[in-house]
Amino acid sequence: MARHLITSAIPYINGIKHLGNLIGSQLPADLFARYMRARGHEVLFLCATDEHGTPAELAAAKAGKPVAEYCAEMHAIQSDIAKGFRLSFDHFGRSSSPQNHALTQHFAGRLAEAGLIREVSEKQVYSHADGRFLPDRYIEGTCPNCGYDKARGDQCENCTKQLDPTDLIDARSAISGSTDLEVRETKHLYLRQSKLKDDLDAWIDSKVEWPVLTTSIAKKWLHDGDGLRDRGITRDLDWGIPVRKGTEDWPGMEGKVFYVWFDAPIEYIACAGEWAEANGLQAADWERWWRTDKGAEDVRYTQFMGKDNVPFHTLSFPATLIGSGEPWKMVDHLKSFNYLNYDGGQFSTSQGRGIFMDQALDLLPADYWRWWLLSHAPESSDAEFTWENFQSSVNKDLADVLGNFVSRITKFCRSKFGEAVPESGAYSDAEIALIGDLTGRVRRYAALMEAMEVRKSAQELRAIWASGNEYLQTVAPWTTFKTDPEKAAVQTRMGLNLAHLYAVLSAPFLPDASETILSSLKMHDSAWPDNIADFLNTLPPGHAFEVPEVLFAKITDDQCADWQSKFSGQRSD
RNA sequence: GGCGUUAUAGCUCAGUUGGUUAGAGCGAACGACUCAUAAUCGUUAGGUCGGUGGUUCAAGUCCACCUAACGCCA
Repeated sequence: MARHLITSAIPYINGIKHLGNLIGSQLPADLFARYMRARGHEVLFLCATDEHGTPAELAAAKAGKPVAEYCAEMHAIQSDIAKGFRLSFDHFGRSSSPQNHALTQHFAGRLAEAGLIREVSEKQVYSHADGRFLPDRYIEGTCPNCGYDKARGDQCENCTKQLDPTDLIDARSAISGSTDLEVRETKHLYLRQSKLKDDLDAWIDSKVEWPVLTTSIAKKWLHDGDGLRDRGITRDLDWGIPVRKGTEDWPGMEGKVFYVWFDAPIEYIACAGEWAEANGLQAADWERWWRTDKGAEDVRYTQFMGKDNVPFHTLSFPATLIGSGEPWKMVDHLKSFNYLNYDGGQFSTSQGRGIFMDQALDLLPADYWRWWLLSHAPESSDAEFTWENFQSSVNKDLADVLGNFVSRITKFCRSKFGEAVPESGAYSDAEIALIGDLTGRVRRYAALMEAMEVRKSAQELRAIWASGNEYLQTVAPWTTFKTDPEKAAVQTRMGLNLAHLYAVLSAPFLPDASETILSSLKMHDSAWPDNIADFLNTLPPGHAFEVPEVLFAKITDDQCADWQSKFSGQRSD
């Protein structure tokens, strides 16, 4: 038995996430976690909300709520939706937790002691009307290059020129519109990542099994231009983790907080602390997952994320851990995903374009979405969601191939033998061949799941479902029954056992359908089929079962057309 | 502008370290079956592997250049 620490990139707090976010990290992470648990491994699967920063403050202001209250509500909402999608987090934490406050301040203190923090004085724009410093992208004005009047402080969206906020003509606050701005001197802390460049380089070189997408992004940042640059880790904001050096004050840093990118990944660790507290466990119980001096030496740590998050996970966060000089568990495997597009464009949270997680669950049960998203995961390149593709994939794979298989075999048995597994005799060549075929396929499926080859796993699983239909079609128990009922009984018993096999194999992808099949077969706690021949004998003659309800209703053309038009524009609520 | 990723049947994608007639699912045509959610199973059709040039006995697979899409540039 191995120990698997699994984390999904933590979703930002300012709203409900869309399906592109879901397939980019949480869903594949859940697939892997469920598979590893099914194989009997010890798993700690963590996720959380990323709550700090200006966008959270603005979203709260827009909702007319104090930011802490807003975050608490949104966390509860995201948590409920995650449950709706059957995301099996051991804990869904919050980056604003006391644990993360303490840990973030601890890391900053350690980094300072190691000489990896430097103070930098810089000029930032302060808005009197808003009573705050404004991040570059919250300053608007006229572009000095092209004259576009809604250029942002970091870049002009019209001519793509990179800008400095002070370049803008008639600069104003994007929050209040006020032009009462002032450039003020302010002091910030920078993480001296550049000093750790060689360590990071060597560490990444050792990760030969990482996807190209991951290493190429990391290498680019390490070697581009002057190499890895230092990054500011503090901001002039109210909402965040106060800057402290461990448990002590940090002179000159009063009223400042850590920058969200610094504290967010630390939440991966803090979340384990939250998990321990929520379950009445001790510090040692979470430290054995995260400290290699306290039991985490044999942990295999896998992270899941979209490609936009790769730099933080391959460079900044590792720099924090290495720089601390403490024996923290570093990531072993990092699985990154491309983007999922929506019907010819991008999913967009800010523009409300695409399908959001809550809306998806209003339309169809989680399994439908899980199946389509996972079987079309954007692994090698960006992928695209279209309603036509969704409808045909789901109807064919789930309703016709899997759902109908369970339906046809259980109903056939009921009509000929009653609702119990029939007494039966010896296997013939067809059963022997099927067992041989499935043994190979299940072994391949397991290897693909182990390797986090999401699409290929889905393909193999589908082929396993199809082989059941193939078998029934070939042996045709409905024909055999007329001349040789005993032989038909063997075939029917095999069919029912196949349904059981499919329930177990499909559980990581389709937890609800799997449960429905298992309960209709009156089977519980079924272990992974290490030996196919044995497993297909699990349902003994005489074992009672029930015919389940239709597992997957088909999506009709009308529904599809209706949803397509409903989701063609922007989200209205 | 720099860098990166992608470009394979109508559609969605596989194609290991270059090696026999380039694969799968969907869709299409035809056939079989009738237990089943008009489901299933089988057969067939369909590709000068983005373009040009090069290395090699041999290239979808390596190299150069070009084109297009997408992304990143802190």
